[in-house]
Amino acid sequence: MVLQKRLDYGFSGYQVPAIPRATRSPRKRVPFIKKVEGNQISAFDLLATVAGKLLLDKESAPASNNSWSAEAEDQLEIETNTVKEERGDGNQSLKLETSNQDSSIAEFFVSELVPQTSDPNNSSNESPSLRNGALMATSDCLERFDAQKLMNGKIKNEMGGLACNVETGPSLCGTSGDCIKPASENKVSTDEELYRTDKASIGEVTDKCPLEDALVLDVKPSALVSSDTSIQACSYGDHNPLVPFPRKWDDVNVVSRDDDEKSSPLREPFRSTPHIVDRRIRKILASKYWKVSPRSKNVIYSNYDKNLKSGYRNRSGYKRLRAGRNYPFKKRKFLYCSSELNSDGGTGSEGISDSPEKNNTKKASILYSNMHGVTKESSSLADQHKSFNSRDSNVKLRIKSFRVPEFFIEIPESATVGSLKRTVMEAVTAILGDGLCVGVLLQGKKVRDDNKTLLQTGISCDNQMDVLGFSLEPNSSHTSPLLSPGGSPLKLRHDTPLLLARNPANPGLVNRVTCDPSPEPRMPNSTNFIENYNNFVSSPTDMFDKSTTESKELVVVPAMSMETLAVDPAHQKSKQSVVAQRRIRRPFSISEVEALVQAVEKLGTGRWRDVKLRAFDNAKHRTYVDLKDKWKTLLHTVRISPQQRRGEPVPQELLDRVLNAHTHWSQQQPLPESSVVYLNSTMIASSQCDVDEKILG
DNA sequence: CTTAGGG
DNA sequence: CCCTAAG
Repeated sequence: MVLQKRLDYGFSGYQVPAIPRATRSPRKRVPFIKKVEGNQISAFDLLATVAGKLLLDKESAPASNNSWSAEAEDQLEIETNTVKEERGDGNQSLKLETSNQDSSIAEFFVSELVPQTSDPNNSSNESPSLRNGALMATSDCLERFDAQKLMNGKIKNEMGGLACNVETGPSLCGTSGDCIKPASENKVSTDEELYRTDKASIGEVTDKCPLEDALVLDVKPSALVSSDTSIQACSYGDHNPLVPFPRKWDDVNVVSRDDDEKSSPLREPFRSTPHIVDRRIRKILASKYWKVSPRSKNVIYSNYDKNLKSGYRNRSGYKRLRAGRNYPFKKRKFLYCSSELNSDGGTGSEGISDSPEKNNTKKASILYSNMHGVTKESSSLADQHKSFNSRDSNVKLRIKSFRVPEFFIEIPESATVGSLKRTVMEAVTAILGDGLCVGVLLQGKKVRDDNKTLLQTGISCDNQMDVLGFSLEPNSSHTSPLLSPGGSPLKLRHDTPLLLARNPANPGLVNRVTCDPSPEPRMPNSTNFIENYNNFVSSPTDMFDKSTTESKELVVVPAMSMETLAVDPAHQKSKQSVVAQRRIRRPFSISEVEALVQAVEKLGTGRWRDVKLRAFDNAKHRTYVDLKDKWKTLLHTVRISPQQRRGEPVPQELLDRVLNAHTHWSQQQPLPESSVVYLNSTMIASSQCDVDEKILG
């Protein structure tokens, strides 16, 4: 034990590998497959346009303050005290803003989960409209657009060009007046109405939603029943009492710089606070549930978790087109899209219509064309093109901001401010990046048919744009397990290709659209579904008020299921697209480097999995490949002049150790067991240490 | 799944 | 950080 301790607390020499691979703990992997059905791809026809515009806008905006995470972490201010109740039932908002931005900020209103009842087999509006965790983030932003501009916009021309190749099809309207109007005219919202709604949103809007429009609640029964004590009971709506949030977080205003690294012990950094936080959050978030806690002024709790890790787990098993290469522009696209998150706030999302620059329009068209390329086989696009073409007009949308669903974070008091910020950042990143998909609302009704043209849907340049809204919904991928007919989770994911949130500071953050040859999606088994749901409602962390009789009948219908049902058979046959998200860049902190060096000193290079297990087992975002890469980078860093180095400077002491360890292990190659090696007068620990360390975990 | 390397 | 050939 003495030896163990010694080893545990510091480097005591290079160590010889001793444990046969076979005896090592089995690896755990989390399947990671994100897929989007063909028809779903087309779902962002409109969104693509929006995204493009966002991009354009971003492009023209000052690029100075567009960093979001990473370096920008420090700049992120979380004003928890801005969380407010928009309504009695607890709409809240989490305001994220950059510290150096006082004007328009990107504000994310957290909409409440509104339960909606719907029968998977019955899309009738008659069904009890129980509101079931629908996450809606309506944009308060849709403003009237300048029709004239649209008509003459260059974007139109660009797109028109694309559409030119499309055969003319049944055009729904020649003039605006002919446009097909939504059937639900009685639900027309006025401008003011929508505006109000956007604040209180969910409730009102979803109330108008017919059953078939029920938004999907991201529910994962099993996860909800998790026994992890850190999971707080989720309050739902105004029925359930809120679980008190740690008071200490009340009105937290995080403004200090990220100093957790400095304050935390250098060694074993990931066995201390960060990992605790990480783990707890992960578990909490594992619920995959969007919880609502009206009263909590505190930040967070999130359910994004899996998004993060899934993003880089198990990538094998499916083929991917590398959008990074095939659609290089996408990188920038999302890059810019995301910047609205924290940077110039308003500018980021506003004025899309005000910048009909050539460049911009061009990019928009590129964006569009790319999407088009991806979903070439989708007739919906053709339809849209037809519409664009025949009508020769574009709908101009202005989205001031998106609201993100509320999320929660649990973090120990001992956590540093820096870790809090990181945690929030991760949550936000994950939620926006992977946990949401975009919905389109017209007059409060969700437009479900992705294949419809805007015109067909009633969205036209001369339409009442104030009735158009966008929503952010939990990604149906979270609900996959619920849909699993045979117990195995659906592999289909419904990730939205439109990633509203991206790390502007991370150019690498891209979306990859890939193809998946896998056959048609499986249909959800409604029985199972309901069963699962009921299990869910009876879970300890029941989010729904069971007094609510209807809740028993609630069926969480992921948007995906509905859309799947609505898929044109032809589309199902077509190759499905997969969207994978590049992981966010997370520079290694000094303490991480320290841990890495320490581990490598002992384990040597070439045992990255062990290094991972040993020193980064709790840092889920660091894979052994990451560690290997980092080591590679460190090695490179050692060899370049300090002037050439970027980022947080690594102490020379560490670099020296890196070099020494590398030198040592590159020479010392596979050492015979129990061998004793001397290095720098340090005796290498015996192989027994390795065993002991394993035990120590 | 892990490694090792190129990108 | 991604991607992949190899093992």
